[in-house]
Amino acid sequence: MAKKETKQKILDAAELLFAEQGFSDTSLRQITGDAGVNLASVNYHFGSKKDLIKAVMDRYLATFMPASDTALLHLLAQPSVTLHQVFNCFVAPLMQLANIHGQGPAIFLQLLGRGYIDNQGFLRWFIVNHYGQVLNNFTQAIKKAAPGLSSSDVFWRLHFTLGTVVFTMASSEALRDIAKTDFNENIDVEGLVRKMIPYLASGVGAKPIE
Amino acid sequence: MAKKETKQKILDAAELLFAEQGFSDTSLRQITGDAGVNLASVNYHFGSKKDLIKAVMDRYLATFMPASDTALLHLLAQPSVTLHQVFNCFVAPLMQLANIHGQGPAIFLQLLGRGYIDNQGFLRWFIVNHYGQVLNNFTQAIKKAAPGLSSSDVFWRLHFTLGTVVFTMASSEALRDIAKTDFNENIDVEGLVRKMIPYLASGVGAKPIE
DNA sequence: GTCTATAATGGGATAGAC
DNA sequence: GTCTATCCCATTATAGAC
Repeated sequence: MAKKETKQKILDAAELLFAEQGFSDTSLRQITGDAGVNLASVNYHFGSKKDLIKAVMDRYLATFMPASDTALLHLLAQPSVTLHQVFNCFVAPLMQLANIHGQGPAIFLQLLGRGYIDNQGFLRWFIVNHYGQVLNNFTQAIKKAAPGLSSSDVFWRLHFTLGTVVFTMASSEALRDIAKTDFNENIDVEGLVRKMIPYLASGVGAKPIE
Repeated sequence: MAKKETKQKILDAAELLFAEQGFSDTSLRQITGDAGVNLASVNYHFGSKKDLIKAVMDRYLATFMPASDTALLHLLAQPSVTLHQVFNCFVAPLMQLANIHGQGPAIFLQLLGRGYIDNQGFLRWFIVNHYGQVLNNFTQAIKKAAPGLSSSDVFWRLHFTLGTVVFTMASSEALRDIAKTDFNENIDVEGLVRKMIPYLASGVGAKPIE
């Protein structure tokens, strides 16, 4: 029982620090210090720092990916589809991550961005190998909503979209602070995600260069 | 004379490693090893690792920013403006960075993304304080091209755009490899930038949620 | 300006008592 | 399962001979 508690405390502290500072800039001493547990417990429970990173990521991926996949499959069964509907498939699964942690949605997207950029792409490998089918369904849905796009266009625009989302979320705290100061605008993560959707849908649906 | 050579060799080696691996994951030993110079020379010439990072960034910013500003000011003097024109202001200044290094355009954007995400925002501070006027003119141009957008919308969409660009460039090598394998598509950095512009222009110009 | 050698620090991981 | 103590390694930075 104390075992489970310690594991949870480590995961909770680690995800916050990883999201804020990145993986390399976060030490096990910081994590265990914040979590109030012993330094050696990370290696006891997770084996290594790298395995801890994977565990932190998978806690989110394991709930986010299946939920998104269900929504995408449901949408693909419809006779016609819009890009807004495609992107909306991810909103509820994302918001549902608040059950894992109050700031779960923001943390997850930050971690996703870190993992994609930081390391030698080991996270990209992990996602493609474990959740590749979700990406396929996402691509299918985009093609159905925007039949004029070539496969190559869809590929590129998916990555443009990923960039928009993860980069914005990685700096979301600072950006929301600025928005509050400069525009007197209080916006939460869900509001920010909804603000992105028209941008993403319009970008993905743009007429490509010939 | 040997002084200048060493400084250059360090900068050339450092920017490649920083762009590929990030700042924290690149050691001075790697840099001096690749550059073929002595370990201690970094501190002699630059003072510290942090100052080296700033020097690497500023070599690019010092040519990119004024050139972009000139193009933006020229555009702002026109009677009417489109979003495509606004984004095109950055293409020539970006491509011109090939004079600094063959892969200069890609390296610069990768560094920009790293600096924006990696550290405690010191790069954001640096850019805003040294090149804030360019950002202002960029904002002005967007507002002129898309008068329906509120200041807040412009603010957010600028950051969405920045995210798209730097994230794509940070993973551009891997993505271009995939495009070659899966779609038999040979694309260089300039081609990729031009592929992004319709996406960005359409995203920025999208009708915002009310 | 350049080099060797080394200081000073902080990192991940582990052995072994409890 | 947990803790202390420690090992071993890599890092940045610097002192001092050349």
